Amino acid sequence: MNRKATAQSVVLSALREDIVSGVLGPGDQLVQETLAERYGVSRVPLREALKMLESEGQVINHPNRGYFVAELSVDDLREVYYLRSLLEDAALRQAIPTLDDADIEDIAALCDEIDDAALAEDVVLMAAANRRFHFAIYDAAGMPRLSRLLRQLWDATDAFRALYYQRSPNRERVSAEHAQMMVALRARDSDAVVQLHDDHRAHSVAAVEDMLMRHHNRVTENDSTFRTPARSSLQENP
Amino acid sequence: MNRKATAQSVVLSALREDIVSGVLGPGDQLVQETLAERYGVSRVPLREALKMLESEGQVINHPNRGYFVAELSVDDLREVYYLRSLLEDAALRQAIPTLDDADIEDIAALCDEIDDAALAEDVVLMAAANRRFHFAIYDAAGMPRLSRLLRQLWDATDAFRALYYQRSPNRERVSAEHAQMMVALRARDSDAVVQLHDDHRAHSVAAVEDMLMRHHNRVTENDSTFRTPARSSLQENP
DNA sequence: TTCGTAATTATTGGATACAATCCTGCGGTG
DNA sequence: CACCGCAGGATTGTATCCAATAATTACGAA
Repeated sequence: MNRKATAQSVVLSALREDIVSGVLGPGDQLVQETLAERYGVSRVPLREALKMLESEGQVINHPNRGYFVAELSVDDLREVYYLRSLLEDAALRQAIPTLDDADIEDIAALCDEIDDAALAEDVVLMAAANRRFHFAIYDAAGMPRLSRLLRQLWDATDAFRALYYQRSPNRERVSAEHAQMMVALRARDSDAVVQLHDDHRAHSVAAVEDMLMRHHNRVTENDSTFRTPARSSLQENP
Repeated sequence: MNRKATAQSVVLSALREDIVSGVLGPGDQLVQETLAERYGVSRVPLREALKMLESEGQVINHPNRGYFVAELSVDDLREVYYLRSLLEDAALRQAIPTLDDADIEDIAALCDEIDDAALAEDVVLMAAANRRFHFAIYDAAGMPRLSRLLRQLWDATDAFRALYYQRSPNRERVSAEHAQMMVALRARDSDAVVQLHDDHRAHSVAAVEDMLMRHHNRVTENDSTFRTPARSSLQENP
């Protein structure tokens, strides 16, 4: 008997879902009344969910003006991937020696799930499976805070990952690279896994960067009417 | 003319302050009504501030039971410092080559502030100055997300840093180590700075670990009456 | 027109009121 | 005496209402 989840957490999941799936695109304003109605709750739990997304950097709040889905600059993107490389390498090297055969097979199963989703061309499912696959390895490092930081970094680019998976060449490359990683993983060859993983990430960042450009062009060409007031006042301390 | 800050942000700062200064100790329950009254606001903005602290890991929420100041296990502590070592080394190596003479003198000034606070035996001020000093360097790396992650990691142990500075030998060692770092920094010797910084951190983790033990003893000896319900049900997914 | 300025409206921020949940302690029962 | 079950009170979660702020429009003078 599952005890009832709070509205905040339901809304939080829903918001995350809508951001990764692109329903809420980067730069969009999040009007509280509208969203509250859509999710069938009042504004209070919605705002609490937004606060969590804000402190994760998924969403930006301009006091008295509202919440906006965070935009990613190219610099931001590169920074995120750089930080990921630092932390993911550490996670892999910590995790791999601890994996037993059963663990590896579990991971392999997750890998298959990705391929299935890729074949079915279900982008959202593929993104989710991909995440489970990678985090199954990271989490095995047994460092919960590390996992948490990595989740934040992944979240930051989720909005674009959905677009990324929409192109079939990307999907195919991802599957191939995962297969290679599984080979190295079965051999417990940490160096090889880290190397492949770095390459995998490098391909990813290149593709997402491309997506980012397209997005920026899109928003500046079409509706130049009304946009998020450029990320300027990030700090304002005494 | 500063435009009026929102209640949430005021409360957020106040909560942070009360956590670092030890007014709210690890494991304490945060009763909403009580805190709201103390800060002179209603529960709504208070809860929003708590949500932010929650997603930073400063505070833990048990649905329908309340918010508690996060406890740190020794494993947590070690993990935090390990992650700091990864990220801070990267920040330093990125930052140091970019610093010009004026930057260095600014940092030196911050270093002096710490010493002043140490002499005055003002623990809270010292902790604050120490933070400014270190983050002046990290921030110079020009990677806002990196700075943000580091802030989170520092926050996680803030509750104990206050205790740490209360012992005068700790204060003196900190000052001495900072002086050494400044010498290496003036010489633009990145390797030396990183090395000294690592040592500095190692001393700190040892001392904070000691504080942590004392804290755990204190809470288990004295009031074993009513404590945070041991971090157990962290996940409970369908 | 164009600029500045005042009313209007939409949206957010905060406070209060109500509902749901959980802890506590009491009394009954085996 | 241990063990349930069940009020009663305390605390959290949510909805509704009101106040404050900012965007927008309308208007008038240079």
